[in-house]
Amino acid sequence: MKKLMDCLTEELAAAFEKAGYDPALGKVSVSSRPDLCEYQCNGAMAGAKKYKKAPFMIADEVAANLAGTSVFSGVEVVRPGFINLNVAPAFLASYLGQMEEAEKFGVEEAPAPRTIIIDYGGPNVAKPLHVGHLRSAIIGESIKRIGRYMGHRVIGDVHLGDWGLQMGLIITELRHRSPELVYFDESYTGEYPEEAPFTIGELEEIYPTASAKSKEDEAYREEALQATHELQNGRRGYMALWNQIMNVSVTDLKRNYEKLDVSFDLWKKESDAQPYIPDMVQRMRDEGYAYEDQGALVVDVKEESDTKEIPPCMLLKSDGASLYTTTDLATIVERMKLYDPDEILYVVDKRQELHFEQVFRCARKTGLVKDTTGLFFLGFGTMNGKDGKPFKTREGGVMRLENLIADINEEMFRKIVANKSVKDKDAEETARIVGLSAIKYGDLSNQATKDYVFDVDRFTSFEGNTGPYILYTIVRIKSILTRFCEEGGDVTKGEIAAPLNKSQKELMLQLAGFNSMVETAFLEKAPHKVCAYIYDVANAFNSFYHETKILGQEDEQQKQSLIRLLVLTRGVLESSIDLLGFSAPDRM
RNA sequence: GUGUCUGUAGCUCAGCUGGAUAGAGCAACGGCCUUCUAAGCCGUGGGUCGGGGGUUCGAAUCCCUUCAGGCACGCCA
Repeated sequence: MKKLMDCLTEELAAAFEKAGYDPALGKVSVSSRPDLCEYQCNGAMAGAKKYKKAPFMIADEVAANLAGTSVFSGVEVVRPGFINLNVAPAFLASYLGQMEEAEKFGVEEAPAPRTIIIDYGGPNVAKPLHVGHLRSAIIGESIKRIGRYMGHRVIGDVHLGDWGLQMGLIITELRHRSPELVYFDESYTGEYPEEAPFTIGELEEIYPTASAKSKEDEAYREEALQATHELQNGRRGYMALWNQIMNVSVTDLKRNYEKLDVSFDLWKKESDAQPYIPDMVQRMRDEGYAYEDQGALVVDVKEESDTKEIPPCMLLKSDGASLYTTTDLATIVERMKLYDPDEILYVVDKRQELHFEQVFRCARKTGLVKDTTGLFFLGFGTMNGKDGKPFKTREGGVMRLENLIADINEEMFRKIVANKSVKDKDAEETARIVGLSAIKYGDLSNQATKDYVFDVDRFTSFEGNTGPYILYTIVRIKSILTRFCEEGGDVTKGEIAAPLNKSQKELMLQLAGFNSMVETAFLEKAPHKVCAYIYDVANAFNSFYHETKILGQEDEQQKQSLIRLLVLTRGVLESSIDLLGFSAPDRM
């Protein structure tokens, strides 16, 4: 369905052309002066130089050509050469009517759907999810949903970190603790036990301990490196142990992502890419891309346009072991082979930008991807505490994601119970839903690339630009519709009529912008634009709600029209929050 | 050091493909509930858009410069 803005622009473009000017000047935008008009066109000023004519003269001619239009109810030329526009109420009503009929409220699916792999999550096995994993999960999930809404084939991959030194560290620490385990007996040829020799809790303690030791004890670190190498070479006992670590860890990770309503299509991991490494490296050698430098095998990725020195991409360390760059490249090989994506998008901490720049260049240079394959990096900023420094627990430790969620839910529960509008048995579930909206909306309403302050009090507040406020608005709408139905009303009857008042028109204009917003949010990979839109719609609705009697409306046809408008508003809002990855309760 | 990002109201943030008087929320202050959820609505006060140049009819937005802060810069991931 054509975007409202495009409908308006077409009118203006035709008017410019009819007056003998470039139709491209007819671009319409939302008014920067809502007190004066709803939309504006600045084309007359832009064209003044080209046509050597005063802007207001051009504007006058254009305005004259719009005299008979049914699209606008007001066209006014102001001072330097602004063309101020108001949309005709009847036109707006019919536009919303089409929106109701259309699939996805008028969002047009991509004519040529693309296969897009989104790499988000990136947790390491054996390590609990902490606040650092929150952004990737939330942002990636949202972009996945927006992409799908646009009709693309989006594949979410968690891309577990299961293959680096961390595994060697865990194995080493386990060996120190329980050297008698069969996993460490190289002469053992039998089956390994089914049950893991540790719990998730123990695993989570083992890794940090080992990591700390390796930083102080050189011999310990050597041992871990050796274990990593042996694991990578397929030592039986280590492989078995690795399998155990994976099972225990993945079960726990899935449970935690579920709490966030974040789901992945693929639970691929770094180790899956390992089989692709030897051939890939060999080919890079054979084709002359890779060469030895200071004992390591590297590929140059410098480009002439660089403003700084880009270090070469390292494939193999001087000891012959692969490293994360190698794995990321091999993962690209694997993805191309298995899924042949048109795009791969990495939603990763922005501090890794240089690394991915190197990987992308190397992949392109050595032909791992097609010329047309898009490789994109969406780097997100750090989640800080109120003090502006990286978010920590009160004690100064790393905040586990699980605890953060629990804290928020508890706070939400307290507020909901205090408000007493929900029966106690529902309060817990409602707290969970509202709490999730607080976390996700709080995060997503900021630009992804920037650092932001995670303020529990602010995010869980029901006032202002917060998730709970949005949900409250939706709940209000639902509540009216429920009552309407209880009174025997039929929400499918009637049609949206021209607005009764200004606040209703404002709401209608906001709703009409849905398709345009989704398109922009996808194009710019910008969930915060969805948030801004939702907030505008919610505000518009609340103003409208305040001054318009709905159920008390005497004119039956008008009442039915308002009900239709509410249904549409609810639909648009619920679709929008779904794009962000959360939902609304029925009551709160 | 090099590169890169950021700097907008007391606080947290939008706006950045140049347009009219720079917007929200929180905090402060003042109104509005016998009426569809007041977790709401309406209003008031609060800004040399870090500083300085430049381009332009017009700059928070583009260019240069400068200050302050974050981050990254080959054998960890």
